Amino acid sequence: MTTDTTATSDCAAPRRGRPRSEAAEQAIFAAVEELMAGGTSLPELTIEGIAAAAGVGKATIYRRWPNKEALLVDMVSRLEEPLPSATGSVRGDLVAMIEYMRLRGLAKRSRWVLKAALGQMHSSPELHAAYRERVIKPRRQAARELVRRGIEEGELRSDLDEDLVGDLLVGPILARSVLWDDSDLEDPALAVKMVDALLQGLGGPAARG
Amino acid sequence: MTTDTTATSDCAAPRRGRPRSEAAEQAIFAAVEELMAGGTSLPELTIEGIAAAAGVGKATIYRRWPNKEALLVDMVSRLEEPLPSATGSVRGDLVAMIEYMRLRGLAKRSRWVLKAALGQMHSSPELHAAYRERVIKPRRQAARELVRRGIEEGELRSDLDEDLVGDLLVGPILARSVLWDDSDLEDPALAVKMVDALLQGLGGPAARG
Amino acid sequence: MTTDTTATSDCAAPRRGRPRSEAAEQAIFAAVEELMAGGTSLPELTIEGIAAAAGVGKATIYRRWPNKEALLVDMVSRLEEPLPSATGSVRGDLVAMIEYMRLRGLAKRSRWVLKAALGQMHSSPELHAAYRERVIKPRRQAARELVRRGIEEGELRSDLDEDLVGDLLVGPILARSVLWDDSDLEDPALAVKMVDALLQGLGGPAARG
Amino acid sequence: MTTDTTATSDCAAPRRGRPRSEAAEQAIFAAVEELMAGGTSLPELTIEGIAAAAGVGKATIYRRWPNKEALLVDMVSRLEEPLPSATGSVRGDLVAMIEYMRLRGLAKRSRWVLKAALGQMHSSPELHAAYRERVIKPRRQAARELVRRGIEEGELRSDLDEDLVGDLLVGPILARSVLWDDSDLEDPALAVKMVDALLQGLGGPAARG
DNA sequence: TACTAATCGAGACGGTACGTCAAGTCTTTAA
DNA sequence: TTAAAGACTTGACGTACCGTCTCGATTAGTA
Repeated sequence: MTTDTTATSDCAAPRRGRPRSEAAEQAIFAAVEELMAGGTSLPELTIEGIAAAAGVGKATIYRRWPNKEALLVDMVSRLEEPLPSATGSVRGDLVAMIEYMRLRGLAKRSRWVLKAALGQMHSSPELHAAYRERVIKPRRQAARELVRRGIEEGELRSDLDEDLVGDLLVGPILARSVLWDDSDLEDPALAVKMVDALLQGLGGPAARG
Repeated sequence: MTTDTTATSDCAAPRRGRPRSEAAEQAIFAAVEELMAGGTSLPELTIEGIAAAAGVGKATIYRRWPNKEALLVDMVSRLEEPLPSATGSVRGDLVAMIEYMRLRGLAKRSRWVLKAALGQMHSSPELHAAYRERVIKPRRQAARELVRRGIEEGELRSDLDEDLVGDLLVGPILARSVLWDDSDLEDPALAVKMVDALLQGLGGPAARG
Repeated sequence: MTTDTTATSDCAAPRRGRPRSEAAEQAIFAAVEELMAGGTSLPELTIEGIAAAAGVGKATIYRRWPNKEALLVDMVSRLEEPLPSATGSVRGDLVAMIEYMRLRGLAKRSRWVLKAALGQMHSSPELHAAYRERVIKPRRQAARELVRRGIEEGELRSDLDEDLVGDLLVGPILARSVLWDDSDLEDPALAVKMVDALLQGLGGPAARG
Repeated sequence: MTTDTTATSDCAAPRRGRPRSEAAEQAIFAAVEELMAGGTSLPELTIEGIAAAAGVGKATIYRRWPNKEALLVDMVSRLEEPLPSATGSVRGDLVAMIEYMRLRGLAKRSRWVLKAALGQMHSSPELHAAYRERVIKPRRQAARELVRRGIEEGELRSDLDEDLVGDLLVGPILARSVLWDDSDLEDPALAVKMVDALLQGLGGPAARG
């Protein structure tokens, strides 16, 4: 999302003029964090306020991001650590993934920026796309690969669409963390319960015949 | 959400002065629909623009709703038809509920207003609450009752938390309709596939062994 | 210069909406006076500063004048009292006119606004024209009529172009009051000296011979 | 006005480092001329624009002049050729001086820079002073000396203040060239008419008794 | 031949003001 | 009393310049 042309590290052309200040960039990120932590709601979060809090000129912000939303999406994608994965059994990995999402949903720091980007992402198509490309897609991709491994190893049914299975696993925790209430995430055993329920099926005696 | 004092029809005191124009109210709703249909993004949708499009004074809007978000939430709750339910088997009802959500997610008319309210709902706590009270809660309630019935009739497992089962059923379709892409909703058999997969479980031979 | 549509008092159509606040207008004028009196130079005189000093929104200023220059030209034309004239002899009237200009040039209140408009008037052709139409032309017109009367009554030579004579009379005092220094205007007898020197001619014995 | 420390040619200390580029200086002057010729109004004439048009860094301009006004005043004083003078009779010299001013007022190249400096000179006292010192004073000085010579040679009256006489001669042409319209300068015989009218006096038969 | 130092172009920096837009409120006349 | 209209104060928007400050690269004189 960054407009910074130096981002492409393999840039051969010698950059001219004064280089962008890394300090300014960090100050901006820090100011956003601080403001949001201080109870500023999203529409109240203005470029002018960010600039003032960061001790930075407005132009310094606009030079990097075209608008508030782009800044937020950029922050989202920066705070994405790689998903934890690839250790024990497929079931264990699924639990780990969902537990990771649960904790992310609980963490104040990532909560607002996640919801922010989600809420504002409908403003412009390109931001919507960016958000999906940066945040949504990697998660679904990771889930899908996990599902594929599960099918290969016989831990998951092979007669279902991989994408569908992925969404059945990831959808509920996402709904709870983004759409619904924080209190729905507090059970530490939630991930285990979810995965196990999904693996074993919800059907009762009548359905199981 | 409406501030309209005439809404309480059992108002004994004879209202004095010029009565509120029902035409104005309809014009406002129509203007919002029209503007959103015309490609206006949500931040671009201004009270001023709505008033102009509706041929109405701004005060006429503010007299009814305190702000833009309240107007939108009001529109959301007005377009909510009762969930279809209570006919055949529990499995059939679950499929019907999810199918209903799928079609709602596909319908252009409800899409934007749903996403709108979702996106803006983080602005103020009271709107957040209103949206949850009006839209989220009834759905989860309906799902929970369906689950309870399923458990009673033996179609669903009885050893699981009702809320958890509800979210496992509703989460995936919500994620697909709100968070992800429209293209993920196009399969007409989606609801059946989802419900059946959930009922039978995702576990393969290794898990089932 | 005023954009105010109510300015044309013979407007038959009944004006709708809230009328412009006369108080706001006066506050703006007062603020400009005060700021300039307080040593604010012309480029330092900003719309933002005026609005703040007047306790008025910027839009309230822009609703009336398109820019700072138009506001100033409007102020110029408003502080123009009618030129004093038409009493005693033509010589007496000429002295009165020049004395009037001398005092105007000395008066702090009119000095800055005169110079301001003069200096900025080259920005845009239309303001230039407005300034000429409102300020310059009436003065030259008054001078020309005085000259015509002088010619009729035999107090001025009849073989010269009226405009030329007018400029010979008015030019020096204008140059002193606008282009040059304030100290050049301090002699109370200046007007008499100027008029008499001009009437009698500058030529010495050699020229007169 | 130039800040250039190399300007003082008698500088003993051997300058070190790369010397200032004469080419850059010329490019700046040329860019200003070109921009003004291209219809750029004075407030539109920015340092940034000049630098871009000249293909020069902003600092290269600021290294030479502290601000836009200083640059303009410097340009004014550079385009000042010595006043033509000191030949024939005093009357002839007066005509020559006024004719010179008339042509200067008509010349496009000097017009804008003259008006520019005039208009902006009220910004800061020091620039005002500089303009007066560089442009106004030499003219008045030249006029005054001409007047003194005229008095000595008997061509001008000896009973009048020299400064007053100077201003009576110079004021009208200045007013026409700076304050008023270009069309007032078009008569080729203007200088002769002015000087003769002033020398002979404007008084008619009644005044002349 | 290297070193030193001021210059060059470019462009980012923290600011200020611009002129626009919308927010939510208030004040008109008309129904 | 409500309606439409439109002015009110407030404040953020995104842009343009201000005058200052790095950058890497020149371009002299000095060593």
